[in-house]
Amino acid sequence: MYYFCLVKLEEAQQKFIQGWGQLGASWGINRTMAQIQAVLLLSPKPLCTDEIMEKLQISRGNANMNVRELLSWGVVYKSFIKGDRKEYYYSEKDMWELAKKISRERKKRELEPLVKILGELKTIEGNSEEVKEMNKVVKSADGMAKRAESMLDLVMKLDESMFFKWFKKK
Amino acid sequence: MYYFCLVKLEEAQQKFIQGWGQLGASWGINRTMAQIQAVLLLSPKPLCTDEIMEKLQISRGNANMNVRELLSWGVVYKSFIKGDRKEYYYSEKDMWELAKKISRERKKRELEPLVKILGELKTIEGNSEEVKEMNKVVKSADGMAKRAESMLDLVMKLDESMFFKWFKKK
DNA sequence: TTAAACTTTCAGAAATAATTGAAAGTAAGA
DNA sequence: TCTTACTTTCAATTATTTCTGAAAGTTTAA
Repeated sequence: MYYFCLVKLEEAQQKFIQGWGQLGASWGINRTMAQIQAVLLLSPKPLCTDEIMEKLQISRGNANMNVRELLSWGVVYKSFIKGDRKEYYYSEKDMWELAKKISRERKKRELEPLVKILGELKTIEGNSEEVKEMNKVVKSADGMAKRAESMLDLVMKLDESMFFKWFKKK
Repeated sequence: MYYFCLVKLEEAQQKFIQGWGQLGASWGINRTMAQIQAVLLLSPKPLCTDEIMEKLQISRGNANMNVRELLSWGVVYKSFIKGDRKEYYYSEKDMWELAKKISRERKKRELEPLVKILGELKTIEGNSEEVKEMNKVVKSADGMAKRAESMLDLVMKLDESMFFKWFKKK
């Protein structure tokens, strides 16, 4: 019976890790990076590089690179254990916090560059249909992007509980 | 002077197409697909496959495949011109409509599979730390995903004007 | 029918992204 | 200082995704 439960857990963990990785991959996040995050989410205690390598069967370089990326996104933290020189890593476990951090990071890395370009494009001179269309599209894309940005900013400022309250009313 | 404006337009279009393609690429959408969408957004009239191939310097197969994908996302439409056998394509130009359609499609394609997995994982039996952690994570991920889904549903049901109204107040 | 005009498919080629692993870098403690 | 235990880097390799173009498929009209 004990053995049975162990197998079940392993299986479930594996499913979760794969699913999370797949989600990441289809959103343009390195699959391994998402999988490491999943492994850390599932671990009750911080893990070191070797444990991550072992869990996911990946190389040291790969593990290191992706852990570093997760740290830079602010969704994984370092932890030290007394009398041990290794670095241990653990994940942000609050899903709301996680969602906020990921949104913030992606906005910064991907939305802002487009807004910058749109800003540079401002208004082209001319009377052709194409110029008119260009100006129209740039203007409305810019509006949309800015709106999306502001919405993100706003939602991120809301506390989870506030969000709940607002949301329940609807 | 006329020439100068033409150059400016070409340049601006190119910048927009590249930026839009980049945004798509970093969000896990085929870069060419996003670029075709950009070309159609900028065009005051529907374009045929050959015109798209020409604009982006891509092969027929590539153009066809990606136009098809855009059609399946519902963000590009077909158009026919009398006395012409070619199919012409034009983009949804309402950015709000575009955002809604893309969100809906992505939700269906990527968020739902994870929710399905999370549902299957429901509650694992056992008392170890790992089992507890697993159950906690699955539960909160499921809650988050469902909340994101509902939020999307809600926002999509709101009319743009309503959204504006709500948003201005904040 | 047949032919011309156009669209779709798909195996192989090309481009891009991710991964490895060994060597170089760093820092703590003896 | 030197050694050891660990982390980081990066050129080369491998895997994945995207693209091409020619052939096959489809539709229209004479």
